[in-house]
Amino acid sequence: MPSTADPLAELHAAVAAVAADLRGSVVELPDLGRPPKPEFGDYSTNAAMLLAPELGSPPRAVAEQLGERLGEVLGDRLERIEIAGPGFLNLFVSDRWLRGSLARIGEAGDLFGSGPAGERILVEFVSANPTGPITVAAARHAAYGDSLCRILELAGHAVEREYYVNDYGSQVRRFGESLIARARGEEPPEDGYQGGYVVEIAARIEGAGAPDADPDQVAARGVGLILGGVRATLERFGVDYDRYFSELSLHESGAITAAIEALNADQRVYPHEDATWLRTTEFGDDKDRVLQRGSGELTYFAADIAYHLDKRSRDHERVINVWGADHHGYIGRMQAAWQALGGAEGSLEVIVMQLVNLRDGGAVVQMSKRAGDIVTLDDLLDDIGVDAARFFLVQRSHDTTLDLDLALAREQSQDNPVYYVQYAHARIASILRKAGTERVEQALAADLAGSAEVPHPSARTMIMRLLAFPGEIALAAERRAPHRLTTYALETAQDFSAFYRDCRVVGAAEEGGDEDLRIALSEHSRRLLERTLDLLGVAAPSEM
RNA sequence: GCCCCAGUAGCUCAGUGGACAGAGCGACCGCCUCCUAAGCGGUAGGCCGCAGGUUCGACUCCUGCCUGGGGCACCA
Repeated sequence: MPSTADPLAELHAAVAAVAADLRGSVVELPDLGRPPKPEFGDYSTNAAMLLAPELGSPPRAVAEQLGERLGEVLGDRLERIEIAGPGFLNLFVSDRWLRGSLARIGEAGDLFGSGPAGERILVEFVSANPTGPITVAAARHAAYGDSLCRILELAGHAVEREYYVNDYGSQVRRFGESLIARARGEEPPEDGYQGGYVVEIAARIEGAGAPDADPDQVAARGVGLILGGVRATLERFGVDYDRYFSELSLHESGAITAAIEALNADQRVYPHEDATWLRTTEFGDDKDRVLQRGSGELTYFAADIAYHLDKRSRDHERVINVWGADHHGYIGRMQAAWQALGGAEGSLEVIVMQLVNLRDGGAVVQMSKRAGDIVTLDDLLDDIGVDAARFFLVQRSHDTTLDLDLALAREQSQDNPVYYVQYAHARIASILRKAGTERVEQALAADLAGSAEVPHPSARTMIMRLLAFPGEIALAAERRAPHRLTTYALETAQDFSAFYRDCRVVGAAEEGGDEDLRIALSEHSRRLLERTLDLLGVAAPSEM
């Protein structure tokens, strides 16, 4: 149950209660949604069709009974109820209910859409290697992860954002060697880092080219410089972390060997051919995995286990890892390790992000690792700006490959969905400016439910769009699907455009309308659009 | 060979059991004495990859197949 005012949820609950009452027991929650056509009413429910098999009566007969009861329960909240098609109940809500609901959106303020107290959740995302700048692929993770966190917070969860820094291991060593080579004016090793940024970083490290340069020290300095850049870029992108967690620190503190010993004490570990193995097959993995190599070196997996043991120790009810598609093969062993560490099955969620293709007009921009071919997040932001980048990168479901058309994103005009939404916000702001602050305050305090306005169909649609906000937040949070909100923002902008076309706001009285109601509707539309955009990390300008 | 993701309008994609499948871009036609035309209205364009199955009802769930992408380390 929602903890704050949510008129639509109350309507939904009433339908569910009447259905359960008729059945005599709890039933599958019936749907209550917007029907495909206006003739089918404002809201429609499949409750009768769900109940029909249970009651052994034809759906339309059940609908008859349900409709009658619903009419009694909802009283003047409904204009009328119709039975249609295979047994849908189509609800036509009263204007009074709509106006009253609009007033309640105002009363709820920023609590409108917020959920009841939920879980304590740790979300780890991006965690790109600190051996190069943030790429466009990682930028998708950043946009997704950060929006997801914002949505989860609004939905009622307590969220912490974390970035795991892989500042240890062979890649860091190769990075150090590449830095030294560049500092000496040489080409990096065959398996080293070729990017031009390596030259710049090398130049900033004192003594990197000296004959006695220590690769580890140079690498550490390099990682530090890269990480500084990464943090600056993410900040520019609007993404803030609660914590950057160092892999190196796990090695230095002995946390990894401690984790292995703990697993060993639980009989999860065994030696084989000089190496130390974790029995991950016990928890559904395809094969057992190495923790410590024959050479004595600890594997990346071992460090990750220590990291997740640390996560477990921090009192979260749920841990979410956002990983790239190329790590999918790693999920089985991590889930197994999680359970070996005592984590409840299902309390670790791994979300796999698919890849990003860049396109410029028609051609796909190739992104190889060769120098200059990498498109960094900074390049992208220089090109299309933060708002377009965040909107486009989060617009598609995380499990589908994303094509980002730079030509479209760059277009600061009519064809660009980001600007379409921002324009709608600016337009509303302009109307409200025209009304004046005092007038807006007055309108917000007016008795909207008692207003005599018969809302235009466009205004009704707009109010119902706003009423859908809490449900959209709950769904986006539940399904870990921030992209749903880009659609919601577009629909809200579209609906407002229709209202704007059909109804004069300032000076509504001239056409027999209620200016208070229309100003209140405009302000609440603007506010929810602003809040939706904020969840996406996109600015809501007052003028364009 | 095995595992994951996808296949919906010319293009990019929404739509995780309900009514005649939607949006943006692209194409075509129209609309500024009026709170922002960065806007609005309309037209054209679909064997929802294929074949079975479950269901009162399937783009949606199940099975098989086809196509594209990603992955199957004592790398990280």
